[in-house]
Amino acid sequence: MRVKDDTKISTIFEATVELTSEVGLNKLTMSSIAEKAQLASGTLYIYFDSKEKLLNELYKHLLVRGTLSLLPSVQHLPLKKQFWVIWSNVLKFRVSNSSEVVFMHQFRYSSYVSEETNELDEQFLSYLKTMLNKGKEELIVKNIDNRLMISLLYGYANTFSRQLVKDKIELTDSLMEQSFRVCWDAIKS
Amino acid sequence: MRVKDDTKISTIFEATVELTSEVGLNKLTMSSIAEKAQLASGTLYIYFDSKEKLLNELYKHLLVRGTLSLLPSVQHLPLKKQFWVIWSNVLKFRVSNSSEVVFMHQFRYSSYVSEETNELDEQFLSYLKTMLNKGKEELIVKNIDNRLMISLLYGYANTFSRQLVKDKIELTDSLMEQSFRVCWDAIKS
Amino acid sequence: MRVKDDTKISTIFEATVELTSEVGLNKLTMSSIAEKAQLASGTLYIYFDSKEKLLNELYKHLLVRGTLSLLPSVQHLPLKKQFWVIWSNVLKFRVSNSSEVVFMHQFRYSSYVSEETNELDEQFLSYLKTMLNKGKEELIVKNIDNRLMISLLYGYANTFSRQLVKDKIELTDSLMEQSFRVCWDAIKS
Amino acid sequence: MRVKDDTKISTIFEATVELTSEVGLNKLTMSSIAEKAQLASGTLYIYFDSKEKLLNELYKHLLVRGTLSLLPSVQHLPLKKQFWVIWSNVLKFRVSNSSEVVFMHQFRYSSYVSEETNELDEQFLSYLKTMLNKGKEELIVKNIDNRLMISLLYGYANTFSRQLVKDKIELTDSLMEQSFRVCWDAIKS
DNA sequence: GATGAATGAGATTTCATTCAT
DNA sequence: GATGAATGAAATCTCATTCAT
Repeated sequence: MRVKDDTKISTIFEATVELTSEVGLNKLTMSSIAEKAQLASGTLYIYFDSKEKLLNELYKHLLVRGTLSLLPSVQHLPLKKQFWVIWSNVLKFRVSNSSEVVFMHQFRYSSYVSEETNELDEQFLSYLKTMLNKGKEELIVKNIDNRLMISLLYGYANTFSRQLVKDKIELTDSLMEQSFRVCWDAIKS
Repeated sequence: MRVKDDTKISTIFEATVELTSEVGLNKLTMSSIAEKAQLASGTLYIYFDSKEKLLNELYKHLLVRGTLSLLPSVQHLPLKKQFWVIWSNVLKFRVSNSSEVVFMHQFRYSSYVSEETNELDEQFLSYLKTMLNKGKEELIVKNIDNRLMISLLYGYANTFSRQLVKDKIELTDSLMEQSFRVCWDAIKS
Repeated sequence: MRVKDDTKISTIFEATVELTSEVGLNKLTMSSIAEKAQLASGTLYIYFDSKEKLLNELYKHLLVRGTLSLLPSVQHLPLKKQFWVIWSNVLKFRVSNSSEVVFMHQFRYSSYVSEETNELDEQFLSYLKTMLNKGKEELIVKNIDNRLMISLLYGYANTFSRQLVKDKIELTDSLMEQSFRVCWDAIKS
Repeated sequence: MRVKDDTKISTIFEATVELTSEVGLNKLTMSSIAEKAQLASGTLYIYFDSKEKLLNELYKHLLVRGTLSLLPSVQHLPLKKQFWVIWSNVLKFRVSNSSEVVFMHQFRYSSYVSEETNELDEQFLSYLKTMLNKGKEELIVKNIDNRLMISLLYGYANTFSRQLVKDKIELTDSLMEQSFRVCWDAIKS
């Protein structure tokens, strides 16, 4: 399995993402994915062992592309700057990849999620924790339970970007700054 | 004649909620609900026309019980106090009804949601908007786009309560206060 | 069973007949009959052992009322006159009881028909045969296989009356006479 | 790739026809059709969207095969000859395809019949009307309402062929001629 | 007798997966 | 590898019948 035709995998991923945002994760069938990707349904099984595998692979792919890939490039920056870069990039990614985000959200809370996927999810959180801890040391972040602040950042980004997409609001620089100020006010010391 | 039993609807609702938090909204079948509620599968259809109807009714029921029913009792309070009461109650409700919250979350982003249910959802948001506007007038709330602050409050409450449940953390008074301070800092002027 | 409340049986019969002509014999459910008759579904089972019994009883009832009850009163008449009286009465009955005829027709060729009902059906045919035989003796009826002529009379009456009802044509005296002439021409010697 | 097999539709049609004549249109289930046709039940839905579609397609198929396909070849013949050819062929078809006729009859008066099927049914009737009109012009057919004569021809053919099958009577040339004479006497001028 | 809620077998239909070509 | 017809388990839903009241 795999390394057969990377284009085909992309096609399948795109079809899955589009369909999910159109009809929802329930009602998403392998046949409909195949049809949208202009493939035979059997072909899906050449690239993925099962529906569950396909969805998990897709989720991981999106997670890496939209979030994890961001981290290496910001590690050298000062802390508040790091938050800002991550915040603005996550927001931008989410708004310009809204179908992907719909998929990720619906998938994240479905029972398709495998143990392995769950673990991957922790990586980003763990990075945030490290950042918050450093912030506490530098006395610029509130000295309170990390989980609390992470929930705020995570939930806010999620909900806000979803709303932008739902109401078709353009993500201006001003909106990005305003929204960042709000969450910085929340966690700053 | 056997009398149509009001507790039966509760039994069905409870079974549905429990099952969803156990196996997820996909994999939730009418037969499994019937079995868990110790009813014949046909009986479900006496009380609800279809699976979709059942789920929507349940969601509405939970929404009213967990959020909307709260609003009348706080309207006379000063604004920050209102926020506090709502915040603490929503958190308490969500933590002590974690299965219900799992259901609500999974249902909310499924394609089972009917138009009517969607509208009900707006009621709470609309109340929050009114509160924020009053806060702006009183100069105690930031004069920025409501949607931004609502996303923060909404997303935070969602994510934080989910995390508490997931990690089995007890919701102490101190945790409630800390979490409130964070979000108040975010929106206060 | 029975002799409990004859009004109730009539009500059930009427409801069944109306419903069948509205929605067809398939799609006819015991609950819908009960609803139309403004009874509880359980009540149907006080008067009839099963759906099959109900339908067979109704068919027999209609057969006697619409056809068999006619025969005694014509036996003394001359042959052609007998044919005419039967023809005109059958036609009149069928046109003014079109729902009943729809029921009879759909039921007749369904697999609900019991052995006993089948036998009752033969009674009318057997009377017709006797008439045709007498006609042959009197040399006014073609000397050919009875089954052939019976099919013609039977099928014609059936189809013609159905068409009158379907196209909402009034059954005038002239139409009755014309139609009789046609079938008399067919069988007359 | 397994190739979509044209004979499969025939197999399904045959199974449906046989089953209907065995157990009746009510009691006819998709599973039983599948079993008789030695297919998985899901396979039926590859060829037909629903039970209703299957039955309508089958009816149309039989109608064309048994009646409509006959018409082109007789158009050049003199009128009485046309009647004769149609009569004898319809009779022969119906007797040697008795199961098909049972299906057609039960289906025709069920509520499965779609609007489209209804229209197809009119084609044959409309051809008969044209023939009768020509017959009137040539002064060889009674100058009376067509519907009356059509009912006779149609109802007679139906009923007579059903009786032949039911009583297992062989359709001899003599029987065919006798039966034709009867109906010709009915409509001739 | 009358009611109608409850039952559960069974109907139609869907869909992840397999497999012959 | 690619195809899509075929599979059949399982889902949703229906309905004749029963039975507690």
